[in-house]
Amino acid sequence: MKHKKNKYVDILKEVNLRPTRQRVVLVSNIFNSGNRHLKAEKLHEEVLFSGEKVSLATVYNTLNNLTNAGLLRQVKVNSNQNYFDTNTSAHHHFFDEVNHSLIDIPHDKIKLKGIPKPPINKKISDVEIIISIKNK
Amino acid sequence: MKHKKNKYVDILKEVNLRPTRQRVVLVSNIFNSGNRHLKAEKLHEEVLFSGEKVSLATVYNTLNNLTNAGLLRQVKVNSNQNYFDTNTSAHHHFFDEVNHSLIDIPHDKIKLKGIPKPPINKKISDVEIIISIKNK
DNA sequence: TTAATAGTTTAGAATAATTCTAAACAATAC
DNA sequence: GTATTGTTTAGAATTATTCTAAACTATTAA
Repeated sequence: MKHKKNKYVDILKEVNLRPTRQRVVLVSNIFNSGNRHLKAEKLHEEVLFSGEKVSLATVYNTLNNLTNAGLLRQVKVNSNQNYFDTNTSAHHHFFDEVNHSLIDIPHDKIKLKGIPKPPINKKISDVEIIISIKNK
Repeated sequence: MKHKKNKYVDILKEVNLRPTRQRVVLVSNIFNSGNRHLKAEKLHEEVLFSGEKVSLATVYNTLNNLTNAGLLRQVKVNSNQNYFDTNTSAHHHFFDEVNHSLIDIPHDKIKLKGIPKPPINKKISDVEIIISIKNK
């Protein structure tokens, strides 16, 4: 078997990122289990736990690379840490203020009416709805 | 004249914060010119420029105090710095990705339909719409 | 009014999240 | 093969923010 196929290597090649050991490890963690809302620190722990050595800086670099390549999407909420979402299609979020977790809301579930025109010479690049929730 | 009235001292007293020199200086900067979207660093520069000595840590402490007291509202956007909004009533924002500035959108301008129920035992504490804009 | 005590505030030092850059590595050209 | 060029990694640096011990203020007791 000369050319062993690796899904994660292919993902990286498709977006012109070299499939280094570090990146393959990270990408396989990121994309092997449905949609995820990732925190850099958490992902780093996971990877270390699985026995691979990758620095936290590389985790950040890779998350940013993947975001720029369009494979991830950043979500900013009222938390000090940043979230990277594997679901890059348009959708919204609940943000649980208590355990700091995100829950997807399908895009077409919420209907928006009356979005104002942006200022002259500007155009809309993104519309985000964040619904914060807390315990009753 | 024994009891010189000071609007800013009163603001602080109303929310049970001691009207110290530092806080009066900050509060007068924050609330003396209509609605503002403040960054800690920027506010600190302004205060230093006006000749008063206040540390950046105190600026943060005071912004957080005022936020907890309900006089300011934090807005998290896709920027590394946090914004404190003097407009605490419900409303939404344009976020200009180029010059990192916020523009208010009146609350009743946008109609939302179909907000999903939060998970069991949770309740909605806030609904935020952030419309990111960039240059055409 | 003054001294002791308790509570609050300030800001230098510490921390947490993230980015930068120089060394290590890989690909390509010769 | 070796030289050259470009890319990647991760330790060090930076930035935004928070923590905590010292300074200050208010309150109480004498």
